[in-house]
Amino acid sequence: MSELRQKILDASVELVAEKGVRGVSFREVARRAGVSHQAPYHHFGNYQGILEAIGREGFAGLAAAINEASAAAGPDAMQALTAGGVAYIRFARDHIGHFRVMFQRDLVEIHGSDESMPEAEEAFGTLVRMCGEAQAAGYGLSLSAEDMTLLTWSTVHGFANLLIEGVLEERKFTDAQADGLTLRLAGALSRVLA
Amino acid sequence: MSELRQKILDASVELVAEKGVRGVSFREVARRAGVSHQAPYHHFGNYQGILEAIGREGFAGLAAAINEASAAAGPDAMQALTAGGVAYIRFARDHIGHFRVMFQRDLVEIHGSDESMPEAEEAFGTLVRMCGEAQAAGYGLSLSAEDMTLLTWSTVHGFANLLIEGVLEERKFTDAQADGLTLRLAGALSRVLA
DNA sequence: CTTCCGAGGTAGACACTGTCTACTCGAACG
DNA sequence: CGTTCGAGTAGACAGTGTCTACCTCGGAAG
Repeated sequence: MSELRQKILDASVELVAEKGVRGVSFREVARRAGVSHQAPYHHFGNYQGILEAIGREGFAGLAAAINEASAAAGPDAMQALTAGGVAYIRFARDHIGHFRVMFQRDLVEIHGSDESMPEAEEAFGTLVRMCGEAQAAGYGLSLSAEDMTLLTWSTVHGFANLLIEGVLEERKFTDAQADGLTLRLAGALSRVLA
Repeated sequence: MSELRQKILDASVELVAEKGVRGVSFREVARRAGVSHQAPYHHFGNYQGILEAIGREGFAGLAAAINEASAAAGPDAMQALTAGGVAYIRFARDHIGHFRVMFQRDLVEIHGSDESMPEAEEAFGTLVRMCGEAQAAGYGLSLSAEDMTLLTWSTVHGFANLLIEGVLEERKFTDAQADGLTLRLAGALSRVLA
């Protein structure tokens, strides 16, 4: 992994977080990395290549964050699921640049016609597994396994979106406020599934 | 409301749905509408203006769809809420072009520093009201009113996002399959809140 | 009737973008 | 030594958003 490649990637993610996807310019990225306007092209092929690389890096990070959080939560399946959900939302908040790119099919093809993205599959697989284990522990028994997964995933993903796009409130959240909201939501979901 | 203005708006929405936000070009829109490359500029001021107009139109349509569906659902508050949620998701699926633009803060400012967008406030307000009424009817009593709203909104919004961005499945959904999933999700949520 | 003006439209020019092609340079390797 | 190849540079091209300047025409003002 070339050093310049990572530098370009970092600059791109930073730009997405700052100005949104539209604000990312191949040449601006090159300028920030202090190279010619063709250097990024050499590493990523084209614009789409940069976005895809951001997507891969993002999904790998998301999978790691979920796994780590749920592992640290201890043996209780519902606590592990909650921790995973909180990690999902926190990842979105801490990596807006990645998150914005990851879930837009016109930017990144998760289930591409040629081949799917394994980083994404891993993140999603972990989520499915955690839901299954929570259900084996007696939660959400009124639902089918698939519906339980769909319900929790949608909730977590939707909240992450509403949060980072600033839909929920006029004023911006401080990190502490967002954490509070996240925990309240996780609490609500787990209470409702109990 | 000029006729050309609406024509330009329609062409833009169509382009977003086809190629994503990145695929929309001021000049391509003008070409599709059969006018000079400066005609759209005259109506919308700048690129941002078109996106904002799409956002307004979208939120107005969303509010109308939710209201209509919940009104048609009859007196039961939970059925009304379910109908509203289904309408939310169906709107996203039927108006991908609008929906993609509406919830990206770098494209449309819902809570702008100058003034907020009343169409969005109306849609959100309806959602909040429906949740309140469902709770008054005895659903989700283990939650605070705000948490109940947050939970259902996040779920519906997240599912809509996952659905239209094609995250959920390798194969694309037919409309009938998507409807089935939507109803299953609504059922799961209402069962879990009962 | 003339004059003015503003809404709605046009064309041209500018800097900027993504991408194509062609070039350089140094290291690896036979 | 010659060759190849990865990594980088520079120049050119069409396409983009936007600025400025023009045209046109229906009314209102005088």
